[in-house]
Amino acid sequence: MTDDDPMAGQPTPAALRALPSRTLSLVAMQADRMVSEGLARLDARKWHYAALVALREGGPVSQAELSRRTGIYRSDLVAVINELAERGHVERSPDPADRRRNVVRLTGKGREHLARLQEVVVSLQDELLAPLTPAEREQFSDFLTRVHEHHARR
Amino acid sequence: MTDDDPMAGQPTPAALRALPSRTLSLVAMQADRMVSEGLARLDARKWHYAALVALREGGPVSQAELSRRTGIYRSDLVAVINELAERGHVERSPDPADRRRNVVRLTGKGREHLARLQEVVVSLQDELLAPLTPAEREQFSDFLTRVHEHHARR
DNA sequence: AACTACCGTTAGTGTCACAAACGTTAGTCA
DNA sequence: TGACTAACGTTTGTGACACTAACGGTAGTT
Repeated sequence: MTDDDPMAGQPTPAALRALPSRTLSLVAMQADRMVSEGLARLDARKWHYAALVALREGGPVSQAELSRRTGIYRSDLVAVINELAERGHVERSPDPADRRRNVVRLTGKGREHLARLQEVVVSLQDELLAPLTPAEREQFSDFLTRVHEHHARR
Repeated sequence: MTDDDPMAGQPTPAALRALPSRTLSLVAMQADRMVSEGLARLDARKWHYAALVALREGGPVSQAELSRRTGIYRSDLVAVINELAERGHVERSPDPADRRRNVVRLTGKGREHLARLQEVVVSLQDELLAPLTPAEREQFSDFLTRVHEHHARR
């Protein structure tokens, strides 16, 4: 074994003119990694969190509706719901009122689980934004939201 | 053909508490898509652009060095250089001074191509940050850079 | 001469956003 | 009633990406 180099050092030095789009995706990668690792420690993934939150805020819904609320494609949602159901965090049952639909609902266990996840995720936001002052964090979030909404047109 | 729904409408409604990490990755996705589409129109991909810029700023270098400067893994860089060489934007030749290395250099054609790419990419930055004032854009970039550098520790 | 370390390259991993199609079920309207 | 359209959950597949591991070759150091 001689070649081990895990690409040491930071992956992105000066060379490229720091385009916002580039820095942005770099930072997003860092954030994604932090969150994913944090959730993985609790045997969860990003989509689990997103789905659970959406269920808590919106009550029991069909999978299609859940898909719209979370932005998870309905094809991918299948696996997410499977995993959450396996762990007993969610229940999937046919909707008697519309037999095309499944109703997905949060279980008590799921609610507790979500509380733990949320704790982790929220504290990771702090870690992520550590170099910014509270006022700056607010501004930063505001910028992000405005940019996002601007391009989420239609 | 009856089921066609490309997930119409924006992918992310209110339901989830707008965590910065989430909005961030959403916006990064939008930005990535914009840039990728813009470059695709010129038969290029993100990595092509990154490599070309690094070559222009840093002169002819080995692939390993290019990998370090761009953050492209040296395993993936092989294909990028292949593609750029096919198109005549770059030349790859063995380094007589160190026979482990290849020297990669920008061609005249590559330089012209890069100029066109840059035009597109730069104007897309404007489009991306459209909802922000010039002062806000500066701040936004500053925030991103600070956060990025903070987590690119070591 | 032995050892370590770097080089370019190939191959493969897992994840992600996304598309396409299928069988099923509902709603609408002739 | 029957034909048509559309929404549902699901399966399967794709292309891009970040990343790992290992290879044979070469260089530098001891």
